[in-house]
Amino acid sequence: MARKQGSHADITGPRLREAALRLFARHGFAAVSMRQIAAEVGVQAGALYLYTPDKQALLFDLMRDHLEDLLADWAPPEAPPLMQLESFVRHHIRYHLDRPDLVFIAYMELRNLDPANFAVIEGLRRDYETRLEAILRRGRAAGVFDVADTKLATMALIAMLTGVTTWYREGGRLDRATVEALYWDMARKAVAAA
Amino acid sequence: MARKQGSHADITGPRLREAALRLFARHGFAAVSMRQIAAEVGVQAGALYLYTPDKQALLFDLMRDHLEDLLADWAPPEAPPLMQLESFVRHHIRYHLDRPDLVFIAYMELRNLDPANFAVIEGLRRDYETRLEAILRRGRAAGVFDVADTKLATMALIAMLTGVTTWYREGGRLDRATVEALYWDMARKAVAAA
DNA sequence: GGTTGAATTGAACGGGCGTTCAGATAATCT
DNA sequence: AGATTATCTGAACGCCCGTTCAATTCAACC
Repeated sequence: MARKQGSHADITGPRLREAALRLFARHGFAAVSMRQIAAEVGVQAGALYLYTPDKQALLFDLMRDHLEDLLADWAPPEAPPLMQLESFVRHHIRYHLDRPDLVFIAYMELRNLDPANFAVIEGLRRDYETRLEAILRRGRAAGVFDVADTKLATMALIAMLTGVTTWYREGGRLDRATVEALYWDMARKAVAAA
Repeated sequence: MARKQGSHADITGPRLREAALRLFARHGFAAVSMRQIAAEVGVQAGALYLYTPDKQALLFDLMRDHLEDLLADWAPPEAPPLMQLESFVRHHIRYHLDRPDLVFIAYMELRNLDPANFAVIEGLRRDYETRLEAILRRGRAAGVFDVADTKLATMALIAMLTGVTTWYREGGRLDRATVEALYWDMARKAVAAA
């Protein structure tokens, strides 16, 4: 009939986010109900609304925090373009392998965002892509990269790298360091001048 | 109260598939209702069940037909590995640019498939990936490709190529032939021996 | 130990869901 | 023209949805 023993806001809040993340990633935003999330948290559905204004905000906050973290976690080193690219690629692989669920949601649930929320997320994503494109442009100007179109190359590289989350499984045939090295090898060759 | 003038099964059937395809691609399988699809077709929801056993079959048939078409539409030419790879890459880009909605669904709605249906689709996808991997293996054996791990390279290439559907828009800055050529250029360099 | 306030329940709201089916209609066949 | 059949409607089934809110319980403070 009311509050259970030992339950507190600073526990339920994070648990809500974790449950929403896991369930959204597993079944998709539209296929997950607030009641399912509540059950995972160990609470009735109504209680969730003490921690989020609505289901949409739950999704948006996860995506925004993820992309802001991604942007905050890496800045191009002061170095030649090839080293900047290596830094970007290796960080991208590491970061994405560490957060498969968040990455999955951020790429799959864009169409479930309200238009206003979509614009925000889209902007953050573009910021990230722009960073890679800037590296490619500098490198091309310096003659170390051979890319006919930096925008296309940016999209191609990011798609290739992000794809690692679709097949990599912890404890599989290849370890993280190897995966990181092999992706860097392919990325480097794909854009390097002959 | 009943059948409208000029309506026939051989019209409604295809229209149902087209409507489902468009709506699933736009809003996601879980977010689209049978009533929405029926409205798009211009029919009441109940009538849809003359053409599909249920909503799940609608999704599965779209995905299976797409992947079977993809597999039927291309076979490796009898040629050196490098030419086989070029054929694969160019076909992949062309095929995917021609069917953005089907490609989108086939990659995004996997988790909405029943386990049995998922296994079928997964198998077809693996068949397709295996074709690319076979090319890479032959090329590596012949010394024309430098890939440390053919499975990883397969996944990386397919992810890079399929990603074209996320940004390419008809009538945009680059035409199809250019896009195809640039992706082939990057793919070739990514796996080519030095 | 009584009061206060944060945390949660449980029921309810209106509405939409996938699916079924008896009945109505229009095209086709005899 | 009459019978048959394919096609579709409209209503209904039971169920679940996101969200709200009064009532309740528990922990913390005086």
